[in-house]
Amino acid sequence: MPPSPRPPAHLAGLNPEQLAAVRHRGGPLLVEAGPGTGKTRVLAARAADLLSDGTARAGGMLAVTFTNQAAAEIRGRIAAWTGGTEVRVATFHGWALAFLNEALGAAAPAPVDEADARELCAEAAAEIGLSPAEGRRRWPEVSTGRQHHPPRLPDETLARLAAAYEARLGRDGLTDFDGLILHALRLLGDPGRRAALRRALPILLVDEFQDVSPAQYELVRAMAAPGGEVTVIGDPDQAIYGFRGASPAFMARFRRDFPGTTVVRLRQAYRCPQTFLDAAGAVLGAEAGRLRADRPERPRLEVRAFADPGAEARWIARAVEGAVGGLSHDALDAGTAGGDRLRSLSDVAILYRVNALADPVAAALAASGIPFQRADARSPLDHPSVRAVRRLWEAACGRRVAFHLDRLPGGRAAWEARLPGLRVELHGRSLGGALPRLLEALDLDPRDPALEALARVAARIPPGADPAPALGHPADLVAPDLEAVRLLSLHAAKGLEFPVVFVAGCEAEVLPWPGADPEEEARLFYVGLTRASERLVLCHAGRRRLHGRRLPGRPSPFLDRIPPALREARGPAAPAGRRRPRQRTLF
DNA sequence: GTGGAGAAGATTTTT
DNA sequence: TCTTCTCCAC
Repeated sequence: MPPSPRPPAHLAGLNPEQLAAVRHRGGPLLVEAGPGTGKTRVLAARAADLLSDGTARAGGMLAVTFTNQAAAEIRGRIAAWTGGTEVRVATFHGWALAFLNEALGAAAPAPVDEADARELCAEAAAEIGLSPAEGRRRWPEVSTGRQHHPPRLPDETLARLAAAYEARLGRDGLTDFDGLILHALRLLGDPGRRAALRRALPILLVDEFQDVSPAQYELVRAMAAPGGEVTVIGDPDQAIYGFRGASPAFMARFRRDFPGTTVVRLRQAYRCPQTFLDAAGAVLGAEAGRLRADRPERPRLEVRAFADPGAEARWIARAVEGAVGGLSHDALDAGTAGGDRLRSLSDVAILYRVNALADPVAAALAASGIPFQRADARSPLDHPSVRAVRRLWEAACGRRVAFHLDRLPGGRAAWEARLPGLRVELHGRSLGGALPRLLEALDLDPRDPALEALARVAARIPPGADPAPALGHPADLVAPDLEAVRLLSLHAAKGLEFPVVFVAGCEAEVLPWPGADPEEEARLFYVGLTRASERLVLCHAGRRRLHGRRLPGRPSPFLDRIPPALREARGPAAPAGRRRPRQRTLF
């Protein structure tokens, strides 16, 4: 047999479905990619492939993701496959901001963060005779309305507030995150501009397409010609952001709006065992075997009942200890240590529907001396002292000067005279380099933990770079190699994968959440079940109280949808033994 | 600007 | 039930 030529690195190891998605040419492509089917791999490989045969120029292609982290990952993969080619990979918001800057230059609106946006909404409320408190309280509704294009503002007061808010932003040349998308759409309403953009960026790839908001969907439509080279990848079964306007229906609508769309479905799943896939599918009412597991093991899901949330939390803590090879008698009692291979703490995730459910779990982990990291921990970057430093820094860089001056401690009067001197002094410095001087000017104590966190983040930002994106990442505040169990909401777990997953609080009136769309709740549970690659434990407890209200304490109706053959119901866990608190502090 | 009393509001979240 | 916000007196 003649030696077959080795495939290029970006094609190596792809299955036929993945290969079809990567190699497709000519017209719109929709890739339906279930959990663990190699979605990110395919997106990056397709970008590399389009470059490798000259279909795309690096500058004529854009890949859009939802988070900066995902963008960085995809950028890195493409660069690795293409000998360092720099491809534009951006979030919708990041791209929109760059587009506005390019199109409007100095007239482009400057983005403010959520806290400032809320304050401006309070000011806008006051201008139309509402209380500032009402403006602040209703800002989330305004923001939700602005996920639509044109904004959808169901009541008259809200419409007035939104109009005043937009005017307030516009007066200072500002915009909020939602406004970035809306401004870009407004510009692209001009046919000449739209055509020019389509010429400049003939190739568009969109990740996590099931999560696009209505306005973002319109943006995709404006950016891509109907028969153009547009690729969207997503999983309608994992659409869990309905509360901000996303809907699995956009995947179906894409096929109508982009006639001639080729559809590729990735069915080979590399993360989960077949049992987990089938159980998760059953929750959605899908037939078994819809996704094919690559791995041979067929572990059953464990379903465990507890008397109360405290017992649930303590058992989880001991089970975690067991999974990572804790040798306490209690861990052995819980029947979790034997036979399991030892794992690292970061292989374990504990998931739940609402953050409040994490409290007993966090307490139990702390009592056992098990390090953990909570995704909902408040970012130190929201601290008033950090905000003041960032304001002064922005003003010293000449960004949004008037806006920040009014909001610095002491107000405009205290800073107007000092600012020119600071600007000269700090010119050309990075935030890290400028930090000591900023703290001095603001008379802040550098030993403040929030400011120490800022210093750590700032040290990683190169001079001249806009610090905003890096500062927005609470993940940056934690030591990256932190060896800790992850505590995550089901939403926050999307896109992640762990060998061992516990889902706490699988109970009625938690899952599904009352008043929420039950189908979306089922998809949320589906997301949770498909995070696990080796062991999956579903816990429920009686006597749960939430916001002082008693919940029924029954298991979630979703558990009934899982075929008994796939699950291993264990009654109340082994009697709680003596706990042995060890002193080992976390942060 | 601080602190205490009382009210309100308490899913999910990225940019 | 508990935390956070708001308002007003100091």
